[in-house]
Amino acid sequence: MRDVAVRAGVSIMTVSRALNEPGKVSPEMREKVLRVVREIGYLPNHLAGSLSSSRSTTIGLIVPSIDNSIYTQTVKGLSEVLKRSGFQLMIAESGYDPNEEEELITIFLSQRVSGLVLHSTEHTPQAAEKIRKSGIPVVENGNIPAEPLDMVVSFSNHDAAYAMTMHLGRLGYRKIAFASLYSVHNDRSKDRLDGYQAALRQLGLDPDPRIVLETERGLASGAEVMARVVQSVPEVDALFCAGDVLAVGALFECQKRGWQVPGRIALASFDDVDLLRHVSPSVSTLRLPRYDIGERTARILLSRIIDGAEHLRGSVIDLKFELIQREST
Amino acid sequence: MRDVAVRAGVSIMTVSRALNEPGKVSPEMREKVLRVVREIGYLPNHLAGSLSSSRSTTIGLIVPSIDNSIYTQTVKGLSEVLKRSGFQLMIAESGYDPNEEEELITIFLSQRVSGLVLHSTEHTPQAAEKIRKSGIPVVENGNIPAEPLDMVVSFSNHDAAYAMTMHLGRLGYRKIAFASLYSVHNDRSKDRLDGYQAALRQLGLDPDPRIVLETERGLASGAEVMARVVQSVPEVDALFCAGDVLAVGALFECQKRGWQVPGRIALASFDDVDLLRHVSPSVSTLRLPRYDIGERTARILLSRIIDGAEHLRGSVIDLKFELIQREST
DNA sequence: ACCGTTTTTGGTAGCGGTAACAACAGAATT
DNA sequence: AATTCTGTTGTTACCGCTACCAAAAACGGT
Repeated sequence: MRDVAVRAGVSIMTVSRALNEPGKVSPEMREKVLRVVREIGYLPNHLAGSLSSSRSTTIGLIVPSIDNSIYTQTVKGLSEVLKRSGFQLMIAESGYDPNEEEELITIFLSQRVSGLVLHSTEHTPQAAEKIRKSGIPVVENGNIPAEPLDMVVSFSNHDAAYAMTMHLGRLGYRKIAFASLYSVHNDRSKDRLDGYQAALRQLGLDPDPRIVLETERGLASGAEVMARVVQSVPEVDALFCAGDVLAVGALFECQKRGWQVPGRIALASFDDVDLLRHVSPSVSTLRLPRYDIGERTARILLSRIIDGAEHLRGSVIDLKFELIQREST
Repeated sequence: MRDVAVRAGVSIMTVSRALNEPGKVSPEMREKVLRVVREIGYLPNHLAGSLSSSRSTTIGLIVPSIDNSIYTQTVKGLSEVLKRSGFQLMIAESGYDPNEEEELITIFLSQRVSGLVLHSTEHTPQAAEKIRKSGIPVVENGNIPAEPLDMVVSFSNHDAAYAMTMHLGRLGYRKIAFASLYSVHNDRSKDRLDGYQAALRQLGLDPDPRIVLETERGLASGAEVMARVVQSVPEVDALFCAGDVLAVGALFECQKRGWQVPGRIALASFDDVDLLRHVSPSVSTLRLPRYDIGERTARILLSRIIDGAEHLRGSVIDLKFELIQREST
């Protein structure tokens, strides 16, 4: 930048202003500076700028696992909005481990991110304390927690699972099995289970621990769950797969075994993967606002950072989900 | 940091060293400093550190589109290796547009990333020039380009498409259709097409433009391509879907129409999505080393950055792919 | 005890920008 | 014509850390 200043015969401040506050510099000066900038291919050092102004244009995002299709839409929404305002996204994965998450938060704070997005809503007390102390805005967006750190943009896992279970109940299914991902350190799974159980109570159905299962992600798990539940508890008439691609695996298993869906057993899923619409029978599911969550998260974060909209502190935005009834139920 | 120094009764340099080069400080001093650090919850300012040392721990990654399942494995590989060395990942998407990519490169260089990973291998001349000038190591990893910018870690799209087409030919298929994603600004698609055509020549089969199609991503596109090609050119006996999830859509279409696979038409895919193994019939495909690409990319980048391994400049690492024969061919 | 060597600690000058204020025009006001 | 105002440019002091070199302390051998 000094080079530019010298070659343009102006002060360093004028260069800085020509680049960052063009309005505060006369058109001739601006032109002169910008010409030199292009000539020597000068690239501003954003690090120095951030240090000096104590403002950064980096947002930190922590997801449990990057290779999970459900996050990609959210990341896309985030990324697109942030890019428009010149913000960058730093992404890290916590592996569903709050201690790992805390460490990543520490690193991000060290990098002086100007905002933080956390998918998980389970944090160590130290993590919460560090964030509070740093004063930067945070959005949690995997669930709606009882005690948010700051802002929340999400749908309610509890309500969604409740809605789908009620739907199955109303359709006349009486022995509704439930499969989710492991709920250790995964409050989304916990809330889905709670929602399912609340709906059973509402429907006057007896809970049966034999048909409530936890498993890992993947098609194979879904297949395995379906086989297990039908064989161990033959009177089961519906399976609600509240987890990543489990439903597709479960459906394949039925096709393989020749179990009619929904004749022998109904099948419902949690996330609206494109696939569920195209398989046969098409699978009833919940359309969750994954992209919108990213978009709204970015917007509210930017309001706080750029406009200093302090009144948004603690906002909880509950985005709607949609129940999609298809052939499988 | 000054606060820490004062409260510990040592110089600022000692604090800096206790934190970053613990070996160069006596155990007592180190302990004293670290205690104060914990007491007041001091968080080093990584920005200032990077500026001062002109070393950063940030790697920039540019992918065409974040919401594409094929990248997630690569990102995971990258992320896991980088994390172990304390490096952060900044991710941005170019939307398959080289100009957009150039802009992102500029931003990343401004942020003083210490390395760059580009999925695309098509760049504007200005982008190439900026990268060259910056002197930072770069890895391209979506394809093996004729003229790499610097290092390459990838498989060869050409060779993979060639291998699969040859495989179909050897199995006796004679009218092999080919579907890929649009090849404008997508050299991966172009190379796949080239590989397909090279194989046809090798097999002594006549190319037929009516059965070479380009489409967009998605199940629906795959279904549409399958329907179109079978109806317009009934003598077609195989379809090679060299693009994201097209094959699954194509298979569903066959199931819906009652076309036997591979009886009526054989089906081959390009990427080993988990799904392809579980559908019926299971689909032949190419297993591409997506995760390994990320891992190797990170490793080679770190060698350059940390160890200054200049002899690696320009390395081209061609990772193997694997052809998986299943029921559909 | 002495001197050269090694280890540990401290002082200072940046890294490349921005904030805050000072200085100086020319325009507007009285 | 003197005064105030407004808009543009320049000066200086940091932002929080590390590199580099100097100083002090500890060590080892004679």
